[in-house]
Amino acid sequence: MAKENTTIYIILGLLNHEDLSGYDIKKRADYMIGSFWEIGYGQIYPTLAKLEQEGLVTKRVSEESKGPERNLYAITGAGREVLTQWLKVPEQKEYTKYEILLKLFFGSLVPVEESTKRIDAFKVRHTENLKMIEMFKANLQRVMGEDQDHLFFYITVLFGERIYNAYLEWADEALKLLQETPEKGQEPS
Amino acid sequence: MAKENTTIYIILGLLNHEDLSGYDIKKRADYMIGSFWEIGYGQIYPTLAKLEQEGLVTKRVSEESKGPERNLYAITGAGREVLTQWLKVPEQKEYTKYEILLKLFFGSLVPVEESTKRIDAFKVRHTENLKMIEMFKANLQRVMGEDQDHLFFYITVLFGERIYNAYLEWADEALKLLQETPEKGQEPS
DNA sequence: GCCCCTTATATCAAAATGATATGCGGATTA
DNA sequence: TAATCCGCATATCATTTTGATATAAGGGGC
Repeated sequence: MAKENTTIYIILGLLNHEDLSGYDIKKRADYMIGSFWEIGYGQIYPTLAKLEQEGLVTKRVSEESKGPERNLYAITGAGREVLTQWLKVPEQKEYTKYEILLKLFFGSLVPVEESTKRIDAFKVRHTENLKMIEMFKANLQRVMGEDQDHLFFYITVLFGERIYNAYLEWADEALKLLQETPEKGQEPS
Repeated sequence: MAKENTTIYIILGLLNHEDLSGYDIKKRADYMIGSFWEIGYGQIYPTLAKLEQEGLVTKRVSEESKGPERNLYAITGAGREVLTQWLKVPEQKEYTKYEILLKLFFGSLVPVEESTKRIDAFKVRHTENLKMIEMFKANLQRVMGEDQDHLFFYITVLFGERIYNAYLEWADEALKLLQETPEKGQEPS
C-alpha cells in the first residue's frame, strides 16, 4: 500500500457529477463528506493542477462575467477510469486523531476539572454535529428512492449518526466516572 | 491556533512516567493510545532530537551491554512544565479519515457487491479491535483504584469500546440497506 | 465613499505518513 | 555449522496533509 494521494479521488468523484471550480469542490466536500474526511485548499489547488497535467481533468475559464474569474474543471474518460479502478480496490486508509483522549490519558497531571471541562466542550460540539446530521437524514429520507446515489449518501449519514451518538454516550459515562472519583483524598472530612 | 506538533506532548507524557528509548515510545504508544492516535518512527526520532535541543528531555546511552545500543530519554523540569501547560489548554485537534466512507459515498459507480465486501472487511477488522479493547477493559477493572492513572486509561478504553460497537452496529445497518436495494432494476422479471 | 463579507485562486512552512535502509544478536532450521 | 529469519533499535526520505496566510474583485450596508 503505497502512500497515496486520496484527494485525487475525492476531486474526481465530485467532478463525476458536474463540473466544478476548486472553490466549489471545497464547499461540496465540506457539506457532503466533511463529517468523515476534511480537505483544504492546500490540497485542492495543487492536486487539480496535477490532475490536469495527467489528463484526468480538463480546465476551462468560466464565461460568466460577474464575480471573480473561475476555473471550471471537468473529468475526462481517463479520469473516470482512474476513479472506477480506485473504487474496486478494497484496501482502505482509516485514522482517527482525538486530542481530547490524549489529554484525558495524561489527565492525572492536572485537576479533574480540566478533564470535565474538556468533556463538556466535547459534548456541546458533538450535540451540534448530531443535530446537523439528523437534519441531513430527514432531508434524505424525503428524497430517497429517486436515485441510488442517495442511498450511498444516506449510509454515510447513518455512520455519522452512530458515531456522534457514541461520542455523547461516552461523554456522559466518562463524566459520571470522574464525578464519582474522590479528589486524591485531599478534601477535609 | 498555530500548527502544533502533537507528537511532542505524547512523548513528554510517556516520558513523564519513565525513561524510554524511541523504540519503547513507539511500542508504548501503539499499545496505550494506538486506538485513537497513531504515531510512527518518522515522527518520534526527529521530535526526540528537537526536544533534546530545546532542553525538554535529556539523552543518555543505556549501559546494558546486551543487544543493540539504546538511547534512553528522560523528561526535564522544563519538559514537565510544557506538558502541564498543554494539558491546561482546552482547544483540541480532532479528525477522522475513513476511506471506506469515501468509497461508499461514490459507490454507485461500481456493483453493490464491492460495497458489501468492503463493509464485511470493515466488520472483521473492528470485531477484532473490539475484542482487544474488551481485554484491556477486563484487565483494567482488576487493577482499578490502585492509582488515579488507571481511571484515565479506563476512560479512553471506554471510548474505544463505544466507537467499535458503533462501527459494528452501523455496518449491519448498512448491509441491510444494501441488500434491500434492487440492483438498478436490471434483473429479468 | 468606506468597510466588511463572500467569492476565488494560490502558496508556504511545518507536520505527519508510510516506506525503506541499516545493523546487531539470538533463535530456528537445514 | 552455516544459513536464515526475527525482534530490537536508530534513522532518513519523498510525498502528502495541515493550517495559516496573501491577494484581489465585487456586492451590500451604512
